[in-house]
Amino acid sequence: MNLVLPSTGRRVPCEQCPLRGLPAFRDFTEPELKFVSSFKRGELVAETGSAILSEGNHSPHLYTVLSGWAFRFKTLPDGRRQILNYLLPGDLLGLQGSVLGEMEHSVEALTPVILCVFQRDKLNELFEAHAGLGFDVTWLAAREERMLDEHLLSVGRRTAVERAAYLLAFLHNRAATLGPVTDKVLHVPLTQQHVADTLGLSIVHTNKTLRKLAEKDLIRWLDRSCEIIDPEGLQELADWDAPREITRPLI
Amino acid sequence: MNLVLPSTGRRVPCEQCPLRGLPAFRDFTEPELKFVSSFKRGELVAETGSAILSEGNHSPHLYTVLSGWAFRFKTLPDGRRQILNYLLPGDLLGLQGSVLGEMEHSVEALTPVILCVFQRDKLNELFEAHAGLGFDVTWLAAREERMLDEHLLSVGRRTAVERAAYLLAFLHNRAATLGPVTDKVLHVPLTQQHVADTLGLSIVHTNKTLRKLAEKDLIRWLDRSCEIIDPEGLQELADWDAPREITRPLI
DNA sequence: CGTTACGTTGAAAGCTTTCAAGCATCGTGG
DNA sequence: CCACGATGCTTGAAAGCTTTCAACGTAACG
Repeated sequence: MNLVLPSTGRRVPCEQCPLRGLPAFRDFTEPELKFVSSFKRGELVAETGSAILSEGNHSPHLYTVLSGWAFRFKTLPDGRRQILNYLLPGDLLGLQGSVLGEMEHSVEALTPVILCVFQRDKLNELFEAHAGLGFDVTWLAAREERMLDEHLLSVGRRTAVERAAYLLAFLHNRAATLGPVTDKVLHVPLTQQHVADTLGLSIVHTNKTLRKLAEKDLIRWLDRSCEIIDPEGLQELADWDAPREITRPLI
Repeated sequence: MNLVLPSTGRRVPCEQCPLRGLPAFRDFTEPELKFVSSFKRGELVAETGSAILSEGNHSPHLYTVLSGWAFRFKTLPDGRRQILNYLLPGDLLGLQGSVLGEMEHSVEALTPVILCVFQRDKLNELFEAHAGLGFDVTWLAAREERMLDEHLLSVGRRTAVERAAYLLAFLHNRAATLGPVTDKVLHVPLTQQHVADTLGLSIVHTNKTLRKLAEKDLIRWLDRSCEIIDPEGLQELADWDAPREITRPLI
């Protein structure tokens, strides 16, 4: 687990953000866009496996994922790790730290990640100057909460195979909202250890469980990545309905 | 599972809310209090075991628990149930439905519950007229997210006994923030089925697990309720640190 | 070429669920 | 007033799922 590289400074101006053009994100008004742009302090690059945020830190910043995949996790004092959720482009990161004062989870990069860095101090200003953006922050928090609800249901009540199917269907769905993966199959950048720590299973059992999904031709496991072959089949196996597509804010 | 009783209309004016005086809640300014008061439409009473909100409903309202205990849960199509979190006085309820448009979980009363009912339509107005209150809503959402993070860690990575200890320590802690239970022991209004559905265990195993905690004199199980005898012992067993006390907003 | 990270397997041990009863309390209808 | 059904708590035992232990194979890297 390396440290993150120092900020590389601003590169992408918000007005020309490559994400903002995607159909997944709602259009911002001119003033909103202007504010967000002034809110941004720069960019940060994190390599695969590096720690983006660490539990206990009083992180001074709020981030948005510009590109790459990452994950949030917590660990018990003896080292057991639980992955809480995954972060994809457009996701806000560090809100708990910004709002509640302290981060109680860590974040690590799953691929090379570029983050937009925002100034935590200006968060109050955001709420005051742009009620709509304030509402958006709440919206994003509620969305995260809903995802956690689903994960908790899954870890608590689904069988191992169902859990694995749910996780992969979920990740496929999230990636799909960013850009259709219709004719290209999606490769999720994970190790089996990540899957195990998400599902609450041991690595050995996870391996055997993923193998069952592979035998049904739902997925194919490659080196450090999972190819999602049949997302509908996974959904069906997990008895999970993907949420209907809604445009979301991009801060 | 009965239906909730119809609204009983306003009884407690926000300015004289019995909760607001508690040290757990931050002081509101005059205008904030006035707004919250105008935001409130009335009160709702729910009996033990009744459904307060149901999955799939487009709930038009936002609620705050005025008194009593309730819980949020999700179910799989085949009936398996997972309890997601508990609601105590001062907790906001229905935010996901208000913000994202649809409720994907249900809420049920654990004791008789009185709720303050707010108008969802005025939520935008809240953000516009009182940035501070808007921030507070985000704060509450981030707090809920943090609790879910902890639950997920627990269900995913703790052993059965640790999980049970964590849950009871957690509930004790939440109740304690509302009013010290120093010389009186706390009675948590639960059945073992609730505990099972929170921990992701079967009812039989839950029974045996709770028995182990009772043998260690950490708890005592009564009829439909759990007496927390040694909250510190439970925390230690679960290796869990209770969050430090922070005053929180009460909307 | 040794080391490390990741994936794979088989088998034994251990934990959890399921099945099957049984007990107690409570409210209700006969 | 008492029997009866419903709800909640208990227990023992067998079945089933998951972890742990122990190896092994491969690919990437220094």
